[in-house]
Amino acid sequence: MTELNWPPGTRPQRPAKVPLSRPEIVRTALTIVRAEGIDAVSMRRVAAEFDTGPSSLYAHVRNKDELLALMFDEVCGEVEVPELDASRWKEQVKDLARAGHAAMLRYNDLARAALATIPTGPNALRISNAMFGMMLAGGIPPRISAWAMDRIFLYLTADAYEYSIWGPNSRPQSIEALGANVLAYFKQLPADVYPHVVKHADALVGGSNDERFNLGLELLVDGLDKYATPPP
Amino acid sequence: MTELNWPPGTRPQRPAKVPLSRPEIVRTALTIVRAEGIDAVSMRRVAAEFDTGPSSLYAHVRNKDELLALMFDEVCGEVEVPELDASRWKEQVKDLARAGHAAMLRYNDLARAALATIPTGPNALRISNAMFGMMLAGGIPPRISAWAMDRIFLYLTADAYEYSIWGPNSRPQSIEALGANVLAYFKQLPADVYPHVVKHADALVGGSNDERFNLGLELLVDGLDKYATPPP
DNA sequence: GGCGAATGACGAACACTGTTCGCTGAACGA
DNA sequence: TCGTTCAGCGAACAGTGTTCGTCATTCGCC
Repeated sequence: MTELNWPPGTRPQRPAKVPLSRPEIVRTALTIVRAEGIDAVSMRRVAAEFDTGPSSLYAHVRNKDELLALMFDEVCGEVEVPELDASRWKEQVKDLARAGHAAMLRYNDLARAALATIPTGPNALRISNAMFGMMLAGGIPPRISAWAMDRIFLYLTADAYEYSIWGPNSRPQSIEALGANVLAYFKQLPADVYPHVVKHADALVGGSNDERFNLGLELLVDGLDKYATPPP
Repeated sequence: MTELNWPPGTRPQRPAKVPLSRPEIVRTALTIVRAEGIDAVSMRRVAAEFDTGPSSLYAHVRNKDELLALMFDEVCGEVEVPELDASRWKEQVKDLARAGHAAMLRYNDLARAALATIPTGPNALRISNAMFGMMLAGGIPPRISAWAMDRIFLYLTADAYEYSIWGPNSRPQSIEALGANVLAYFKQLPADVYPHVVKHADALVGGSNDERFNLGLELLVDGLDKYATPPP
């Protein structure tokens, strides 16, 4: 069904459209990354969602890097920050890290973009500030707290990225198939060259992503105890 | 000075060249990544180093991903693996991780490619097998050893990648300038919203990459103690 | 020794990418 | 009412990974 162009001569050269705006662009890009992954987020693809060309976006967004940074901070906004309970500070740090991890995973492989960004957006800062406060409340010196936080976020992002590669994008069965392939590959290796890899091949490929993530998180957080100064 | 084309009629249609080979291609790609970074490693760029077009490479390398994987494993070959000394297993694990970290950093931002790869090459396996052995010698159960190793390599690669972004590619002064910018940005934030970030801004941006890397590494490795079974 | 098959090299092309340059048309202030 | 400003946008540029078809060379075999 084509439009009538009536009355004659009044057809606007440009049909009326929802005007572009930064939040709309970010929102749209997030739906794309959720459905098709970060590689599908191109300026053309986002613009096409508004029935226009890529150059139209540059009035609202400096470049693609800025768009990715905006997307990342938007997702950070979905992470809920609890009220501080100093007696449970380690649990709170872990929970906050898990919440951030989950938020990343919710948006496919967006974590890849986060790895390249230094998180200075308002929502990211809100999370940082909260975790910082938890560690300080636990008696960890500021310097160690700052670095440990940095390490935890690096670990969190890297894990989310790695997971997204073998994650739910490929069909679940294909993950298992891939795992089975790697397992078979490990078992077939020369046992005299790689004895431990061959012997414990199943331990190497076994375990869910959550189990692995939690092990690293636990090591990173629990190890902070030794830096804690006696509570005042 | 142009060639003479003598005797007449014998000019070959294609001038004699060094024939391409997989190792040569990988070596060349590594010199490029070292000098210009991973983004400069395109099939065209590598091929140009051999005075040919990109399609010539596909006889030796399945695709770019395979090339990147080959490059990564080649770099893993530069890491020296020590003889096992069970009494120093934790130190050995840390030293091996530091050696891998250093090897990554030597090749600019190659770590980015490593993040996307599951390390199954011979040289990577050599390192994995060695670290596995160290942990087992320390009395860590196979399952925990395998996961911890995975976590350490993930951490190592992610840190090398992050460092390469702000690293020696940009001029050293510009790193400091960037740090100073971030510091100024943090200090100017509203102190009622982000109190800890503002108060300890210098702790957040302070510290060398090595100090930060070592803190994370120490937490990950030392925390394994609690899983150690009493030595036989 | 000579011939057919296999293989490496490679130019051209395809479908993409991020970004820039001007042009158009509408809205707003003087 | 006129100018100015600016978002929207088509076209183009210089890249990207990869594929196809063709060419020349070389190797194995009779």
